[in-house]
Amino acid sequence: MAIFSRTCEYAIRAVLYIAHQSTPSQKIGIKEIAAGIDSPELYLAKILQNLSKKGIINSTKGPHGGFYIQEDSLRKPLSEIVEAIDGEGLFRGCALGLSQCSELNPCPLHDQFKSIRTQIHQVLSQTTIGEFNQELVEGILSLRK
Amino acid sequence: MAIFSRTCEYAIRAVLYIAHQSTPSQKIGIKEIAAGIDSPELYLAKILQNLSKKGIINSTKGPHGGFYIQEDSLRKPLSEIVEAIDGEGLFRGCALGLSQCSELNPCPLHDQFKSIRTQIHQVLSQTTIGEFNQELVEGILSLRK
DNA sequence: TAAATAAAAGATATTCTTGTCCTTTAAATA
DNA sequence: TATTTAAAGGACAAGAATATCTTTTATTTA
Ligand code: FES
Ligand code: FES
Repeated sequence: MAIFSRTCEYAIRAVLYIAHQSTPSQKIGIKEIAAGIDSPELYLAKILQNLSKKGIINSTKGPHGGFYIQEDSLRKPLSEIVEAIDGEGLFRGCALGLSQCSELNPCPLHDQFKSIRTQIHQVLSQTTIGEFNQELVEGILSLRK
Repeated sequence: MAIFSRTCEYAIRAVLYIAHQSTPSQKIGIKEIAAGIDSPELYLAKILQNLSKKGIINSTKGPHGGFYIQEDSLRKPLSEIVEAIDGEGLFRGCALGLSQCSELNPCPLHDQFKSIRTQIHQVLSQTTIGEFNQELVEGILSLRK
């Protein structure tokens, strides 16, 4: 088990890739994105469709069409992507799968995981989609396997 | 997505239940465990078989048989259960699914997730199977949905 | 030793996730 | 306006996780 579902991993990598590789006037096609992040092209297409419907990224059809991301979306937190795909289980669910995580009926791991989940949520909600562009350009960070 | 797989959630709950409900001389049957933690009986049987093979819990067949846990296993950390079922992905894998998490080829989330994973690992390796027995007896903590 | 009990083991079923294929729709351009 | 391009949409396929069913093995007890 990883932290995120595979789908969510692809989604985050793709969104970061789009953020640093394209602009509204220089869109990027699914083929190039899939190659750029090492993911199955047709599956990624479905994922981006979903993110596009939810307004996290944008797309246009036809020649010179493709995916891009609006200026102001660059300031959105990564938590939006995670919630769109994996839901809020990582932030709010009980670590041991009890139907609800609460102080009234806490599981044995409640206290310690409360702080872990808070930390995960903080990291993801404080980290924006656009903030890695420079490091990605410089090759300090990677999105490829 | 939750932190652990569903299988792993059942496993942890079951092991904690066995730890506080049985002794080597007072074993507990699969039916009672499954009822005690709200899990599908026959699926849980498979999971406990697996944990039994790996020495985390013990079992005996026949009348008055069932599952139990050795005195010294109570001091084992929960991380053993998690590693037995979900593997070490939660502790060592890359948050974005890159084939290896490393300082040489870090993904954008590397630094922040390194510390999150360390914290998860610490919690699970410092928390022992037996340490909740008293609170479970007193009903302060719960293993049921 | 035979019968009863309870877990182990193996086979099968169901559901969810991941991945692919094929057709349709929207946009650009010739 | 016809053609080309690229994403959207719907259907399907493969694989993995979860769940159930049946038979076998080990242990106890009558
Ligand atoms: S009740 Fe399990 S983490 Fe809160
Ligand atoms: S490389 Fe992704 S978490 Fe380390």
